Formats: sequence, C-alpha cells, structure tokens
Amino acid sequence: MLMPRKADISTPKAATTIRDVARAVGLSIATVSRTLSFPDRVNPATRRKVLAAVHSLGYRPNRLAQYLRSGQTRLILILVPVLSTYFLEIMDGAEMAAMEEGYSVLLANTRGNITRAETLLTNVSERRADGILLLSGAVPEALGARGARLPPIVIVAEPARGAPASSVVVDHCAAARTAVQHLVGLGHRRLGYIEGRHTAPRSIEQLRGFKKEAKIAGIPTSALSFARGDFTVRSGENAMSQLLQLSSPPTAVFTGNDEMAMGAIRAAQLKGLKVPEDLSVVGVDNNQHLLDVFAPALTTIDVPRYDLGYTAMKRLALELHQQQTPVHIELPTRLIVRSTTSGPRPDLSR
Amino acid sequence: MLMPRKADISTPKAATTIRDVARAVGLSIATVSRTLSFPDRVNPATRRKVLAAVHSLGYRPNRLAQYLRSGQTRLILILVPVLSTYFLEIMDGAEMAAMEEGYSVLLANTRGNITRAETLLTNVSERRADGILLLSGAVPEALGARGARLPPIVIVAEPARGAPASSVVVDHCAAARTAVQHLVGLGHRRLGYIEGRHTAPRSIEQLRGFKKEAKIAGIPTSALSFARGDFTVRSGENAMSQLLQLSSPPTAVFTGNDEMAMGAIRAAQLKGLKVPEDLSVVGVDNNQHLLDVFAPALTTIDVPRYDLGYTAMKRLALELHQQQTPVHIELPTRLIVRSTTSGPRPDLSR
DNA sequence: TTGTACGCGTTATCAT
DNA sequence: ATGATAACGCGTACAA
Repeated sequence: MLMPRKADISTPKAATTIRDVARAVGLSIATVSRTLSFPDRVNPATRRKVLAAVHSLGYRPNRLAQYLRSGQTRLILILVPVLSTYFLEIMDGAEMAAMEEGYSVLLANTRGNITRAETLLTNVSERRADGILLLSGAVPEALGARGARLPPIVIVAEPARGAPASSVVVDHCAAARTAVQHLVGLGHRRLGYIEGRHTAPRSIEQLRGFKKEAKIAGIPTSALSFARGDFTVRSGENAMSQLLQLSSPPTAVFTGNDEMAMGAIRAAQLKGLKVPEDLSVVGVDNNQHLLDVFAPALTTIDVPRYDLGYTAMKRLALELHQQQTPVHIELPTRLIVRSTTSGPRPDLSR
Repeated sequence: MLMPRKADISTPKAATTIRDVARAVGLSIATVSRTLSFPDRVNPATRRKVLAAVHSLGYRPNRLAQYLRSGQTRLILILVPVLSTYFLEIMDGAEMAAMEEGYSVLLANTRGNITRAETLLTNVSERRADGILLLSGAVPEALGARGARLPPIVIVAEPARGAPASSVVVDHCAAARTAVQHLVGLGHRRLGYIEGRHTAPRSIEQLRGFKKEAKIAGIPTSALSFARGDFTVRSGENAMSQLLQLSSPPTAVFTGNDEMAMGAIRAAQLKGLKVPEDLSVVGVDNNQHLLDVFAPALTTIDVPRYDLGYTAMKRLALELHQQQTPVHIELPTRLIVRSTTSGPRPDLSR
C-alpha cells in the first residue's frame, strides 16, 4: 500500500478556502462563515457580495475541517457479512434514509470474517464514522468488548439477543406460523421444514414457529419432517431430495428462505412431481431479484428488506441526535400467495 | 433533518486524545506522535512507556484530524445508478481492492437521477472523498463541467467515450461476435438479437458486433432479426414473443444480458418450444446470482464483474498516488457454453 | 453587523 | 532523543 504523494507541482490549483473568499470581498472569514451558516444574520448587501464571491471562486467548504470542528463525520458504517441479493435492498433502504438524514454510507464487507469485522469497527472508534448499521447478528462479542465506548449501533434483520443496541427485525417465528397456517388451511397434513444454517437466528425462530403452529393445528409430530440446508439453492434441492425419500413424504414444505424453496421445487420437478399439485412450497423473503427469473411464481413470506434498512437507518439517526434507550422494532411480514401452493391431491395414497 | 446535539453530559467520556497520552507519560505530544508514526525514532524505553499508555488508555488517533492534516480522506466514492445484482459483484471487487489499498468505500446510489449524481459529486469537491469510481457512463457531462477540478475518476463497465478519465471495460462488440460465432458454428443461419436499452453503450457495441460477425459468417441481412427490450426479464420475454411471430423466426438469439435471455427462454417455452432444441439462446454477464435460480443452465458470455471492480479500484489507487494519463483497460470476456445452445433442428421447415 | 482569536486533534518543522 | 509550535480549514464565543 503506497502512500500518496504530497500535493505537488502538477496539482492544478490549491482548493479555494474560506480565507480566499474573505480576502476577495475584504471581509473576515467569520463573516463569510456566518453568511453560509446563517444568511439572515448578516447585512443583505454583505450577503450578496459574499455569495457572489463564493460562486465565482467556486468555493466549497472543506467538510473534513467542518467535521473535525464539530466532532462528527456524518458517516454511517454499514457492516455487511456478504454482498448478496438479500442485503441489496436493505442497503438500498438504508442508503435512502441516510441521504434523507444528511448522512453518507460507508460500506464495509466483512466477508464473514469476524476478525475483519473487528478491524472495521475501529473505523468508528477512530471517529471515522458516527454510527454503525450492523447487517448481521454475528458480531455481538465485538460490541460487548468495547462496551459503552461504542457509538450508536442498530442491528438489522437478525434478532439481537442481549446486545446493548437497538435492532430492527422481523418475527421469523410468526412468519413460520403464518406459512404453516396457510398450508394447513389448504388441507395439508404432512408438513416439511427445510432449515437453513441452524446457527442462523432466523432458523431457530422458524423451527419454533413451525412446530408450534403444527401443534396448534393438531398435526402429530410424526407427520412432520425436517431437513437442513444452508440457504443456497443447491442445499434446498438436496434437502428436498432427502425429504422425498421418506416413506411418507410431506405434501407441503416451508423453507428458510426463497433460494431453498426454489431448490426444493427443482428437486421435486426432477422427480417428476408437479408443483403445486404434488407438492406445495412456501419460501421466505420475497426476494424479487431472484423471483423475477424463477418460475413458477413462488408463494412466500415477504420480509420487507428495504423498510428494514430504511427504518434502521432512521432509528440510528435518531439515536445520533439524542441519547435513546435501545429499542427493538419489529416490522410485519406478510404472506404472498402465488403459484406454488394449493391443496394436496385428493388421493393421499401416494 | 435534525442536527445532533453537541457533546453533552451523558457522553460517557470524551475520547482520549494524543494529549491525554502525553500527559499520562509526562512527555510531549510530539513524542507520542512520533512513537506511533516512527517507532524506531524514539528511545526504546520511551517507546514502551508510550505504547503502554496508548494501550491502557485505549487511545485511537482521530482520523478526521489526520485527514485534515494530510488533506485526504482515504475514501473513495462509488457512484452506482441503481443497486442491482449486476453491480453487486463490481462493488464487491472494488471494495476488496479498496481495502487492500487502505481506502474505504463511500456508497452512493444515484437512483438513475442525474441531478442526484451531480449532488453526490460535490462530496469530492468538498474534499470528502479522494476519488470516484463511476459505475455508469451516464454522467460524463457532470465531469466535463467541472473539468480539471475533479479528482481522479475511473469509470467502470461502460465505455467512457471521450471522458477525461480512465476506464475499465469489457469489449461488448467482441462478446457479441463470440456469441454469433458460437451460434453459427452450431449450424444456425437465422439469428436474432434482443437489444437492451438502445442508449446503453453496451447495446450499441453489441449490435455492431452482432451484425459484423453475421456478415463475416456470410449470413444475409434478411436472416437477421431484431427486437428491443430494457434489460429486464419481462422485456426479454416480450421481445422474444415478437421475434417468434415473424414469418421466419430465428433459430437462435443473442440477448443484451442474462435477464433478457431468461425472459426469451420463458417466452419460447410458453409457446411450446424447447430450449435448446427449437431455440438456442446465449446471454451476456454470467450473473451467477440469477443463474443459480434459473433453469436451464444458460449459455452466456462471462463479464468479469468482480475483476472489473477490482481492477478499476486498483487503477484509481494508482492514480491517487501519482499523476497518470487516463488509460482504458479492457478485460477479456469468455463464452461459457451450458445448456441453452445446440444445433438447430435438422428440419428447418418450421 | 462585523472582526478577533481560540480550539478541534493531528503531523511535521525546527530548536534544543 | 525530545519539546515547542505552526499549520490544516473551519465555526463560534466574545469583543467591538
């Protein structure tokens, strides 16, 4: 990593500073500064003169100096474990909210590396960013370690168990229950659940919701089947294959995310099964990027990712303005029925 | 947009500064600074003392102050027109390279709004970022307007016609030719091209390459058919439908990106055509996120997006270190044959 | 209404 | 080897 040269001869012009403007109009820098910050606190004539000079000189205040002075950077560090389609919309919403609040977004990809996450966190202890948006529940230890020294943090999308920070999440347990209700309502009695990485917070919640609602619906445990994937299409495919080899396979499955739902559907189709006639599938996320290119249209539980990011960033801005006690915001999910769910075949003899 | 409170009573502690460290060890701030910057330029005993204090006090230099001092921010502004899967990997590569070079990434989404892009550009005229990575060829006017005042810029993925900046691109003309060669080699004689937005630089190049290679292959213009989309799946679907209504429809099509290829395939299948038996399709991008969830496996031209971003950021870093004359780097594409291309049906009577 | 002058936290120059 | 001090560019008491 080379260090940049110092400003040298080839630099076109040194940037014009507030001093240049002051000199040009024969006033003090204080007046120029005031004109820019509180236009109505200076003589109108002065104001015009200053503004004219600012314009003709192309003066732009040096934000670095402003920030040093004010002790803040107007930067929010967004920590994402991996750049995937899932995080795309969260980031989009967050960026939008940041812009509205006058902040900019510092993007940092931890690439699943916890050490790298730690390193990135120094960005803010070094006063480089005012706050953090954590798109992963997987860094709580790093937070705890620094304790109260850390600036405002908001955790998104993953339930932040015990972390001393606000979080904006979705109730994955309820989402699972909704899915099961839908399936049961359609007449299914043999249900499967394809879980993602079992360490993922959403997996834990989904499993709980799945079991709970099945119980409420009076479905015996023996009619429930389970398989595990890792949130990828392929893993969903494998998991479904396993489920289909069962002596009494499910007629409907709920999967931990959309990708695995797609994999499950593919596996079923490969076995000659028709979706939804022979197998109903409901996913989670409503990941539009992916659904666009997939057929059939997937029945899924919408996780409002854009809103998640937006809300989190708004909350962060709030906490930046004023001390707040951590709060846990829950955004609603909703079932979107499309073409991958229907009642089971009348002949259950299969 | 509220302004944050000033540091107030509830702030746990003011951050420890270099002065605190100096005081703690009874030395001057100059010595502390030196210890951190040039450890071997101080007495070993002193060094240990200072380092110990730095550690126990949890001192972290204020980057803002460092940056003000050095006149740089170590921040690169990445301007993206829209947060899509396409840009995801470019950003990924760029972020990686940035990290390696000691830079951080400031993410800004112009949302296709040229005005917003202009606004974002002020980020750097205000010395908030050291350089710009432009993931869109659509802002050249903004560049021209500011002329030499702008800091280093590198344009990615879109041919930067006449812009006074380096660019890292892919030869879309050659890519199109490769696709046509592949198709012709397979025996196809009736070729279709589904273009994306016709204002997009890649569209222009692709069209040129498509025509050129067809000519070289001795395919008469009358055997060439064209339709236009906008890079979305749906538009590809529509375009293909049009093509299929032709009296003599193509037996193979090349599309402006993967999404449209997928749409085209869907349209063909909806008409009862089999891919690749009845219709061969080759896309562009090799957008893995999307291909993962799509079947059949798409034959496509790989555009090395990660490398594009990585290379561009590396180049930017270089230009930051030292004046360089703009350069245009071209990364190679390559054909990836999968399952959507084959020879045409022997009976061309259809 | 405007100007003077200090401080934000560093680094680097020049003495000592 | 270490220390005093002047910048960097700006905002803002306080004085005028």
